[in-house]
Amino acid sequence: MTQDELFKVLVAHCKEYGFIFPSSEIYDGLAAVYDYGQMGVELKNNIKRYWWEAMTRLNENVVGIDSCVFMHPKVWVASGHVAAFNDPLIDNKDSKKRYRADVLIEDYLSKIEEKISKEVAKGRKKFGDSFNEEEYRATNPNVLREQKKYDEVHNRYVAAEQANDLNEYRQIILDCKIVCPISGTCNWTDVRQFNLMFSTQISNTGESDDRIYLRPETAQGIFVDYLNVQKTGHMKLPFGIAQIGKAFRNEIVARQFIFRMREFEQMEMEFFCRPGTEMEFFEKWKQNRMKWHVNLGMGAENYRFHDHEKLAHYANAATDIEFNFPFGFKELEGIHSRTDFDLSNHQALCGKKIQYFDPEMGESYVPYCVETSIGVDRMFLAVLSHSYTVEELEGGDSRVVLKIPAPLAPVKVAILPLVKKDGLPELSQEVVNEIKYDFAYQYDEKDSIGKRYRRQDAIGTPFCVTVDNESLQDRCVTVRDRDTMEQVRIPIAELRQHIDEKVNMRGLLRNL
RNA sequence: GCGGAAAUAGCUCAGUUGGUAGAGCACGACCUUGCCAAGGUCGGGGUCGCGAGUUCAAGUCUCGUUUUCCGCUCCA
Repeated sequence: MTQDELFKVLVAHCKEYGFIFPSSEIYDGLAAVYDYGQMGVELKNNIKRYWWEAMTRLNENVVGIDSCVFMHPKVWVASGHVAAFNDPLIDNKDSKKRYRADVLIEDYLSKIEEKISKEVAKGRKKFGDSFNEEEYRATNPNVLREQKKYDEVHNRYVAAEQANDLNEYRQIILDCKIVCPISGTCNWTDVRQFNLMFSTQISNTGESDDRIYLRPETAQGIFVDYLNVQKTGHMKLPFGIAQIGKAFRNEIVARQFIFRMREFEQMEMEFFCRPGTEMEFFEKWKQNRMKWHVNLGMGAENYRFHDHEKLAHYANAATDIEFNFPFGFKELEGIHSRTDFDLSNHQALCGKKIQYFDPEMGESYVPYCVETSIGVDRMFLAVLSHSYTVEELEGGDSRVVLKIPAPLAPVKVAILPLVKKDGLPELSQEVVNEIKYDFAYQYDEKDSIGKRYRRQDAIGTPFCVTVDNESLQDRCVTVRDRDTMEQVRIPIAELRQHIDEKVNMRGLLRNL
């Protein structure tokens, strides 16, 4: 099976076994929106729990919050999202290539600048020491002509940018005969604006613009609550604030199943520290986060760091943890050193002092910040795509088994009476009562035992417990292991402990 | 958003030059078997993605539209 086929089969498997459904499927679905089904929600919750407990319980100085999707509109001005999440885009109809209209014009302008510099360089060569650049620029006809052209376009461009006039962008491109570098033609579509933030409005505010955004990241909720947490929690630097929550981005193209969705869930932690110490913590969290991943046992070779060379405007260091998805190594988690960009901007815009008094330094400052940010849905996809296994069995048979790390498995144990009579269902019910307060379980008495094993394999249940006629006498049951298919006979009284050893999250956390 | 391909039962798919819709698996009931998906009998389920058009007649031809997949593009 190729990786591409594997991906398709995985998507089908997700739907068939209740992990993930297309949203609103009875109405033909909604692009790039998916729902988690009865199995999916369990797996997803377990992933979130593993992260939450690793963050907030294993790190004394990390606490959690849960902030709202709705936030004051100024939050997104301070964060830079209002300015940076608006790209005017234009397509060339011949090459089918898409460009940012503003970048096309800017490239054009810098080409003119280049021409002018070349002319000036010519003059410098010609006149040597007696060269007066200012005078040359003011008199040379070639320079004057180019400069005039530059000024005209530049003025129009700036005006269009300020007025947010998309038609004017296009007109500039047409007037300047800016062509597509691929097709070489000037056959452009209209300029369209894609705001990556969704917006809605809050009624009855009395404001003329009552528009508010759905958050495109959860991090800002942490920054705006920083002061409250620091003060009420008596937090001393360095410390971190963790949060799990939904975020929304109106992606131009949202594809690859749940890898890029319009509504998605993030697990973010912002770690605040003294300026100058951020690289130390950046390194620390890089290692910490990688350990969290590898600890799941899905193979260290399937993860790698990808350091950013080109940094976002707020960062002074950034790396991704990439996972080997069926469609290649792709970003799973980002670790960014965000400096004091966010807190400083909020401080400037809200007018309140967001600072920390450092008793050792004897001064106040805006803390620096290291962020770890992982997509829950991507993590889900990583676990699922790695777990999906097709095994050849003796006799030419095969089975599909999800080898999900046991503590994350949606169902921990299945209780299966060998036959649906002779009091076995009744005894099975006793077994259910024995374990149901500790583990997610399924009871199944339909079809042959082999079929039921396969069904449990397909959803990744680590243990199947069968109750047979002997059980009525010796009060023992057979426990079958998902991965090895081996069976052991144990007393019902010891069942809970036997299962617990392998499936509890405690063990996973203890290894960190 | 552009280009290409696809859409028929819960799933995988047949369906001829246009002539009233099929299989396997799955599902429900009963019987049978009982440790790795395969027994028997009976049964339920589809306005063929949606909307127009051509035609005596459209799953099939034409146009539009929605969704999905692939490529481009974008990705804080």
